[in-house]
Parts: sequence; C-alpha cells; structure tokens
Amino acid sequence: MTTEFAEKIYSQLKKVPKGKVITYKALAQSIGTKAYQAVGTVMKNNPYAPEVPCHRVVATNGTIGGFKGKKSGKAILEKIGMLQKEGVKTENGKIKNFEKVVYTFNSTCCAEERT
DNA sequence: CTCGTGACTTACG
DNA sequence: ACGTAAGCCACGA
Repeated sequence: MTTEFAEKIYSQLKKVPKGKVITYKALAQSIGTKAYQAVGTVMKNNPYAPEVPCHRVVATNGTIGGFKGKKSGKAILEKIGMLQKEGVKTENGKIKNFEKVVYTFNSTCCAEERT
C-alpha cells in the first residue's frame, strides 16, 4: 500500500523517458508540493522499483544527490550504473550534459523518444 | 498525537 | 566554494 502523496510522485516519475532525469524540485512542484525532502522520503519506499526509476531522479543542481557512495545503500550505486547505461552519463557523481538530459513536465515531452 | 529523521532546497556567513 | 541555519512535507517509532 502506498500513500496518495507517493503515488503522485511515482506517477510523474514514471512519465520520465529513458535516458533522461528529473530533479526533486521539478518533481515536487509537478505534484503540487514544496516538500522536496518528502519526495526523497517516499522514493525510499519505491514499491514500484522498475516502474519508478528513483535513480533517474537527481538533485536540482544536477548532482546525483544522496545516491552517491555516502551511506544510503550501495544498491543505489547500481542504479547509477544502469542510469549511465541508459544514456545519462555522470561525472564524479554529477550528471553530464545535465541540461540535455533533464526532463520537465512542462517542457517538450519525449523529444528524443519520438523519431 | 508528539518527536526524530531524511535520497532536498534556499539563504546567509 | 564550503559550512551552517531555517523551511518544507512525509514517514517511522
């Protein structure tokens, strides 16, 4: 079971196409909340693991955020690896071409996904 | 219900 | 640029 709040996040996050990322800020705002931190909190639950690629979510400044080898869990590190596989390259725990891979619900949708 | 923590962000020093 | 402080909301005990 999940909370409505979480479901909103998951719903939006699932909209993010492959090879792209989204910031907690944009994600939080998209669901109509200012609790950026709460976003990350529900991410931990992530009951929709493959459907909700939490690793695809990054900090507002383009950094990976807490995914790094801090203490959150090495499992997250694995996600980062696969994130790069999808096309989102990273450098020193930060997104490369962040502006190119960043995704927003207000901008063009799946620009690269559509042929 | 109250307290504590958090995968966050913004601002000030 | 880095560190500390305050604000925000949700979840766990």
